[in-house]
Amino acid sequence: MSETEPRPDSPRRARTRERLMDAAFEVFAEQGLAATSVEQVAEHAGFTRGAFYSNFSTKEELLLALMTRERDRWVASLSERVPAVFPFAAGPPIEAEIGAAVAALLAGPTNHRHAALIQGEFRLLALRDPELARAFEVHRMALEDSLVDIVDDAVSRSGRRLRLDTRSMVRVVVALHQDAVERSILAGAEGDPMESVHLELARLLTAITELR
Amino acid sequence: MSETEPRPDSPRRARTRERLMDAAFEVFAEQGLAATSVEQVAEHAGFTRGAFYSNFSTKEELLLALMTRERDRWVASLSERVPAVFPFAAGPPIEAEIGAAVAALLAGPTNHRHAALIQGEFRLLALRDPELARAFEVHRMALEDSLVDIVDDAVSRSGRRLRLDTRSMVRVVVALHQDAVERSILAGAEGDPMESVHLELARLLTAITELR
DNA sequence: CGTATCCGATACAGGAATGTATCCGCTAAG
DNA sequence: CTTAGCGGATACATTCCTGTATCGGATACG
Repeated sequence: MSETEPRPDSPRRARTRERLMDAAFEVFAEQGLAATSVEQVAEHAGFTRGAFYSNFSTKEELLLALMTRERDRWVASLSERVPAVFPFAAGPPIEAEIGAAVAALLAGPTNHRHAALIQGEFRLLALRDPELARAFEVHRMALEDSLVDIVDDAVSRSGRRLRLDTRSMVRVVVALHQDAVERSILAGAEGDPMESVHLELARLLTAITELR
Repeated sequence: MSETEPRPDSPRRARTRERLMDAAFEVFAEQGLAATSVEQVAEHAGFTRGAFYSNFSTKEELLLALMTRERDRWVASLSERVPAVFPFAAGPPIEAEIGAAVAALLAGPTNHRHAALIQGEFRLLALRDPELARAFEVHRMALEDSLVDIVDDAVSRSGRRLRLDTRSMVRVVVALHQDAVERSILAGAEGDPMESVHLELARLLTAITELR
């Protein structure tokens, strides 16, 4: 019964952690994890380093908390939007429909640029640290499972079949989506960069996914 | 006619640069660019910081030189191996053949883990710095163009057609390959991790690429 | 073999980030 | 309203890294 850290979870504490995560989301995305000092995060949140060290022990711990929060929001958002995005009945099949729908789902509510950068940061860290690799897998799996359910549901409602098992399908879509987003950032897209991304992605998916 | 840096390219100098790049390849891959000090790179190469500052002005400059070198080796290796990897005549089509061949080409001669990590490091940097973004694009394009030529050649020899334009096809393959390699690293694969990667990739490609 | 030159080693100063220890003021509970 | 204690600010010592300036020795060439 030896609790290592019996820190009470006061409402004040929760608010501070929240603000620190908000700050980390921005600063980590803009400068990168390693290039960001603890002080910069705290300052951006309107605190000093004292607040940080009172709530987290390392930058990585903060990043992990942040990723968990984002994932939960993300999956929740997905679950909500599913019905609206898959309106097609069991009627006639339009190949692009599923492509566009999945792309719309993946688009999500968050800042794409920041999300992509932080995701990349997290992945790179996980590729080196087995500890974080496990956390990253949990993260990825939670998303993947949700998507598999969604796609399975939509496909079965359409009364047709994918040419690939659903999980592989989802992995392909996620990988291509990620690549497309990064490509658009690298191209220095202004305005709403996601528009062209989704056009391109839908085109690829139409060719690739073709229902049977 | 004002040369900014008329540094003579002595043989000794070239050797030192080479050793520094070798060291950077390892240390950057293991610790990440930002987490690595100039001293660590120099030391790992058997030098002190003096040698580094005599040859490069920033870590980024070293990384860029490194990536250029790796790309050149990479493309050269590809060009050499093409004939051996595409032995199939205009005869009967085996769908998996092109998938396995492309996978073998992408595998290349280098350390996969390190290559993937450094590539990720470079990409992440490019996503933030427009300067590096351009360099990254050059890098990516050089590889992509080579692959397009290779695939075009192989497909035309087979007397069939891809269900996707070649460039999109290549992008899909590269993106999926990258994803597969990262996935295998994250899974903590021991031994030869590329074996399972290529099996999985070939399976996906078989389903996706199907010649017409 | 001798030598001028180039290149990497060494020394130094400055700056910045980290983690801890301590303190005070705010907050939430009664 | 009062108070106990939590949470964030402040101060400090330490460590590490950077960039430059200078020097001595190896190297390539005649």
